[in-house]
Amino acid sequence: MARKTGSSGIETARGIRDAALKLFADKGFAAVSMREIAREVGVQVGALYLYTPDKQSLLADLMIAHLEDLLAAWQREGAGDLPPSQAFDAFVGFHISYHLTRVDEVFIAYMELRSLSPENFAKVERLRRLYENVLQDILIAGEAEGIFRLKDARVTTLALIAMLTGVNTWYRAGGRLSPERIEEIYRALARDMVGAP
Amino acid sequence: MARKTGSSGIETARGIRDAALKLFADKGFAAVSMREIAREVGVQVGALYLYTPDKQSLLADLMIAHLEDLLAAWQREGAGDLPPSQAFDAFVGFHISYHLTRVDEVFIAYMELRSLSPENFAKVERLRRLYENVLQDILIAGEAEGIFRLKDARVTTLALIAMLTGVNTWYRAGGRLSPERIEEIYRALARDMVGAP
DNA sequence: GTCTATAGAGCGATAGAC
DNA sequence: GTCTATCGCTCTATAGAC
Repeated sequence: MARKTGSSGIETARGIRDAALKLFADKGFAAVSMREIAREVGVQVGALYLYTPDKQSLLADLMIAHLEDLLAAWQREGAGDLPPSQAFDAFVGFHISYHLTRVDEVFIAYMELRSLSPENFAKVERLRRLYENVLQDILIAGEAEGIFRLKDARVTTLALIAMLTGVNTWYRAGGRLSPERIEEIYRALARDMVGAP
Repeated sequence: MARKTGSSGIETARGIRDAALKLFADKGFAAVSMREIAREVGVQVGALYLYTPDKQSLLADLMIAHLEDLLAAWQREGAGDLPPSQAFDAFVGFHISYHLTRVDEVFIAYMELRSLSPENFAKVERLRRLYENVLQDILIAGEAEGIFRLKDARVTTLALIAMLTGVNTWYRAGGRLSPERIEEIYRALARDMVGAP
């Protein structure tokens, strides 16, 4: 690394994003210094401030981009208009495979909420709520059609998401179970929880 | 506060523990300074080092004490020798009510693993594994008796614990649901997941 | 048992040269 | 677009007085 003048700003911007993501996930936002991020990128610390007004915005941008990508990816899946039973299966599979391929983003989005300013916290919470409602709407539609039996739609939604996201705490590539097998097990557990036949 | 000579060391030790617990849970380990803890306790920063060799041990002691208390509380419950179906219900109720009354401890024990030294991390992981195995043994015993139908004992254990612990992220005292009602809903969800009749 | 004072280091952010 | 230099501040941990 160690570029001088003439470097591409876009490249540096991406490098900063990647370095911040990795370091924040590894050590936590408060434990990472701007100097450390700069070293990882291969620039001096002053250069970081061409790309972010401050350290906290760097974190907020990562979290907001992650949640927006998550919502956009679900839209692209195009499963929102399927019958509830199929939409439910699609959601479970989507959630697990998306989360298993974005481990650092997911980790940060759950762990660093308290490091955000109130404004950024509100933005992140709004996006998270939108995502929760994707699942909740599927559950309610399925209940209305009589194919799901729910105790409480909101609690079941949160219970499902907590269960599914929990995979990230123990999954390691090359472990006993393949991602496909894991998806299969969690899909069965999830269907049991909503009383799907 | 602001004691001088003649104070009780036991009182101060407890004050430090409580202050560290609260501040670490609120702001995260790395974001809390020893000065801040001292201020909360009502002593000068130098006094803290009479009670802990360093900041990191303060954290490790909190986490290890929490997990040891959790295991001891389950032992006191005396449900380990019940038939699997009853032991399972007892575990679910125990887990939720214990976790809902120790919000800060639980939060720290999940969030600050990366702030531990390798030795302390290993201790904490060992205790956590012991606790997971309490549930896993119940599941396996129930499957052997033919009252549970499991896809995978280990995955189901981790899925259950993630689901149950997830309550801590949304429960607020005085909310829509009482702790008793929440326990009831989660018990039903949990029984569905293991195929209990 | 607690205080004051301090060492030695690192922090976020900015100014100005190139 | 990046660098160097620096301001003003905070940090953990320790030494020595009381």
